[in-house]
Amino acid sequence: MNPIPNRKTNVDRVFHALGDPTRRAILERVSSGPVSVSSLAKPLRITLAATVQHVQVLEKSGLLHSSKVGRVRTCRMEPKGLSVLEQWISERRSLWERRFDRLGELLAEETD
Amino acid sequence: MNPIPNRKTNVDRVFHALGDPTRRAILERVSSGPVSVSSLAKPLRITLAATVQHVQVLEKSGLLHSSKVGRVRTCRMEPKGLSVLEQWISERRSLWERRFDRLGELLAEETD
DNA sequence: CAAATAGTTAAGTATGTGCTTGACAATTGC
DNA sequence: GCAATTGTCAAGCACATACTTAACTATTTG
Repeated sequence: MNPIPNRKTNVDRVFHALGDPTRRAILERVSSGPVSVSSLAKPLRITLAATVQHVQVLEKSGLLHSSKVGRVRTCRMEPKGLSVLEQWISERRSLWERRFDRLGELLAEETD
Repeated sequence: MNPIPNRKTNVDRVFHALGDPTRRAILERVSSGPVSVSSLAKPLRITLAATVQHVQVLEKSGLLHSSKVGRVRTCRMEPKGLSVLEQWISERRSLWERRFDRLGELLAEETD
């Protein structure tokens, strides 16, 4: 009874990245313009090293892009990751809504 | 330099729940009709106990609802969790799209 | 050049996650 | 009643995650 082997998909990475409130805070910052890593770190109550780690997670998920000029790494939004998310939802929404509409009906069927 | 205290929000729970492929598979199953826990467990290569744990995570996130009749626990979709997700996205999409549209422009500004 | 700034890397720690096993409880079918 | 089915609960294990500190490498700036 071993689990399915755990090769991570884009969807996994995006959901995981967004599951952390600190990373969502970073995205909020980045969404209103390019920011350096140390500038990101300041309002968060964590070290620069920890901030770098969050940036790496966001970058691997495709939600953020960064590039280094001189000693400064500048982070920008990368909407590719968000579109992965939106696609995942849109692929399911119609089906889910249909079930939702029929939910009362189904409950009635099941509970007799 | 301590992190922000980790009281979990609904958004945290929803993203975390969806970050696991097994749980997404469970949701797919449930989205096409009510299913018992043991019936959910069968195609997944994990024990019944592990399946129960995933169901609990999904339930706490608001993505799934379950109720027990006799010895059988039946799981149904609960669109509340998905709406949390859609709301989170819609609150950000317009801003993010605006930034995306201006991205080329911004890059030009920043790199001179 | 020296000192401050910005980031990187590695190692270590505490806690969380995903899973298992095994013992148990409740329901249903023969 | 007895056995099979369905689920629950509590430990425990391996590994992942979110941090820290400390040592190090650029790069600016005075």
